Amino acid sequence: MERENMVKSVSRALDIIALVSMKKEGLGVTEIANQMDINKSSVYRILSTLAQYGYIEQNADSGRYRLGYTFLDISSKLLDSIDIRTEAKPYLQELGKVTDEVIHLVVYDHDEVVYIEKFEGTETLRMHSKVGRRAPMHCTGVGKAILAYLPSATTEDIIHRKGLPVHTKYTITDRANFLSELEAVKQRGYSLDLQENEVGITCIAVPIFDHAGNPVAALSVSGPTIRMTDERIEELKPHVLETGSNISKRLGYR
Amino acid sequence: MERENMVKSVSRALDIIALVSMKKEGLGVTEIANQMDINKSSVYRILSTLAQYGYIEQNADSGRYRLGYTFLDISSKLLDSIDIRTEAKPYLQELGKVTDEVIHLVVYDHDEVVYIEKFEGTETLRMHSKVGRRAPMHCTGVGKAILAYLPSATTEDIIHRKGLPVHTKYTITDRANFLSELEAVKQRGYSLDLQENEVGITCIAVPIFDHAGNPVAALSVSGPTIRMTDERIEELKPHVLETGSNISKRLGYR
DNA sequence: TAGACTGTTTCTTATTACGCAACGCTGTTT
DNA sequence: AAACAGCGTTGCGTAATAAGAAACAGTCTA
Repeated sequence: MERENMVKSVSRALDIIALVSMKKEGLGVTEIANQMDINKSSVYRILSTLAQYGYIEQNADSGRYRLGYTFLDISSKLLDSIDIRTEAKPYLQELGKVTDEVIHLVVYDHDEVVYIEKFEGTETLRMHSKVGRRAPMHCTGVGKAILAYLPSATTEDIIHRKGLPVHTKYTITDRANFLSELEAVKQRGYSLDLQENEVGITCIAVPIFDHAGNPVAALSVSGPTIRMTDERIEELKPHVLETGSNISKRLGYR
Repeated sequence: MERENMVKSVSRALDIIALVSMKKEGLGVTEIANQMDINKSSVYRILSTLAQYGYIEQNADSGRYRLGYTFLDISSKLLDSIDIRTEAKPYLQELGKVTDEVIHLVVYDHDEVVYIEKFEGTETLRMHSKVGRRAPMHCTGVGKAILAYLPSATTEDIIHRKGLPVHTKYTITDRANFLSELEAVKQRGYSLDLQENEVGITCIAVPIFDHAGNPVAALSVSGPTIRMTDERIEELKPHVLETGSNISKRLGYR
């Protein structure tokens, strides 16, 4: 642990929390003091402070200290405050730098995907015309990535409501084919858009899960089909998968 | 805060966390220092310490400080350690399947109820943002179920400390009425929340007793008032009562 | 370009949290 | 029954430590 700029007693308090969090049954003052190699009374006073705020609770019978419910209070506030866009931004920037391709972030809303962020290569664009646009789910990489992980009943509903309209000659329009495509996506963990939405554009996309495990968003790397060869896709794949997984973690998905 | 066994810097750190948790967008060092009426550098060092442990994160762009994800880590450990939760889980899942309504599990803590589990219909939700929320006891089904079985002196104390604040026009705010309501709950063995906490939501709830016979927790089935007719409640009642009784047995209550 | 903001760092002072030791208390051992 | 050993808790003097004032290094604004 870095020793710079730290407040010792706060640091100790956080170490105590970490220690207490590891023992379900709780720990005693002396036990903690021994393990941390500091004085009993110091531990006692820190525990008292934490207890006053509900971060730690003392069992009335055993006298042992365990985690308190204030952690749940704070966590629920934290979960409420998470904004996908701001959380994803740095990861997308990094992915844009590494791949030097166009990166999109979309959220799932009313049977469609909505573009909420775009990065191009190394530079962060201030205004992107595509942000805010809606696109169908069945013919986009991001849409398929989300559909593959939605409850199958929901997916069926969406297909029923929206159909599988043709966008290019590569669009999958057969229901059975489309469902098995989604199965394949789920197995691989990522989806491909092989000119299904726009001729000449190929994408690789992954879903993003929120704290409750719902596929609420997706991101994609897209480029001209000529450049997006099988080798190039194989090369991009791990970066895309990792970025998606990192963002999901930031959203509280465990 | 009253007791003087407290470590000042730890206390300050916890105050800062509380402050930060209230602003989704985060707060700056100076902002916090002004609100707490202490020096900037003190705030800065405490924030640095909290940040090293991941309890607070600094936004790279704005420099503002927000809650960090360590709270989620600790909370998930806390939830694992609550044995009522693990014991109750299968029963709640079953009840969710049978009723196809939202099931909540709460524990009694510091004059309030804390939500520690939520099931929706057939599917088990991961950590939902409602988990960790606190609610008053007097206007919730789960709260009334617990209050009805606490020693009357304790119940009186809680009413005295917390009062009977209005939440909706259906909230019981008269002390005498409320006490006779609790008597009725105890006679029936279950409580009802008839839009007393939130308009449009009706609940049926039962207490859960630990090995010593204390009402340490409660569970509820809740749904939209339109759907929760008298007949529906009569239909749900036996399932809810049985689930509560089964969980109490698992906790050693005889 | 000057100014008003940030967050960060430095340094000095006395505040403050630390460690020591003793206190009740409980349960066990002799 | 009595002595002991363990616990969490408390009081106290001292020295380490965290707090504060002020300067620093950035960024954005006008």
